[in-house]
Amino acid sequence: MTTQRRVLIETMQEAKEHLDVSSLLALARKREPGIDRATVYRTIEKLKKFGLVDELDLMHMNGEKHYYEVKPKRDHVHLACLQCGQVEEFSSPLFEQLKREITEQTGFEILVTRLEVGGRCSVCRNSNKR
Amino acid sequence: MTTQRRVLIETMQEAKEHLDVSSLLALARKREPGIDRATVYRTIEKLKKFGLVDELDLMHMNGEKHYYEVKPKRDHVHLACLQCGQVEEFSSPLFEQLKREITEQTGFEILVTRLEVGGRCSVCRNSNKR
DNA sequence: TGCTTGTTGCGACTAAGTCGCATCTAGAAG
DNA sequence: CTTCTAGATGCGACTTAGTCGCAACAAGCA
Ligand SMILES: [Zn+2]
Ligand SMILES: [Zn+2]
Ligand SMILES: [Zn+2]
Ligand SMILES: [Zn+2]
Repeated sequence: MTTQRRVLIETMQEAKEHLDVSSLLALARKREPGIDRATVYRTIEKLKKFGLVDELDLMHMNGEKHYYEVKPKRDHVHLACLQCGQVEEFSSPLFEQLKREITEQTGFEILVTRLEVGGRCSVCRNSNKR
Repeated sequence: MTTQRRVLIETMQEAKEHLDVSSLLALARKREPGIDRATVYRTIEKLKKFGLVDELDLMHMNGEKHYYEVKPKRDHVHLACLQCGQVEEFSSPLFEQLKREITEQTGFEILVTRLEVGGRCSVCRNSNKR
């Protein structure tokens, strides 16, 4: 456990939104100025392997970046509004049930999941009908 | 509808596996040799917008590529084995039910979904126990 | 307090994806 | 069938995301 890793994890935990690598780097540098881009990539890689962070695309609404969040106790769906860019989270027992079904029916041992949805949020649907 | 687009769509339809941009380009060039990388990107972009193809990460098992497939009638889950690299597909009424629940409870209008799972397939689980 | 192993920073690199522009073509209109 | 035009393509240069080898460094154990 190094200073850099601690800082990166804390930064992700305290962020209210999902961070891409460059935002994460920028935020982390406020605490630990010398920290390097390569370290961020390497750390994320490790954290993913250990199942401590999840990776997201958020439907690539802003270019090809990937986004990261510390893995929540309960997996949640990410709902990305393609119109306003807002990202909502939603969790449901149905999702847990679906995962159980997958394992039962296919014998596949699930280690990570990633459920992302793109569309229009209720706000955008109401503001401009159709 | 141009020749290039037709060729790209046909190539994706006939492919048995999920293709990344460079494999798609290579295959498409067997039919239409002059076809350009930029055209592939631009076409995929359009097809995604029209809801004709889905984009996948397949857990980034082989670098940062993205993979594409023509959108199936029924959405399916992609199960990517992190050990052998095999990709299984699985569809379930539970998934449809979950999507309905999302729309009902959040008012979010779903246009695309992407459910990917990483783990160990039954074959790998049986061959090397633990 | 020193030792060892794994981590970091750096810089150069590869690969993925984008863009402007001149040329070309699908397909509509005459 | 010919002409016209909007939109698509090819090209090449470019940007951005992610990787890697290596020397210097630090965590944490003896
Ligand atoms: Zn919205
Ligand atoms: Zn989230
Ligand atoms: Zn991705
Ligand atoms: Zn496997």
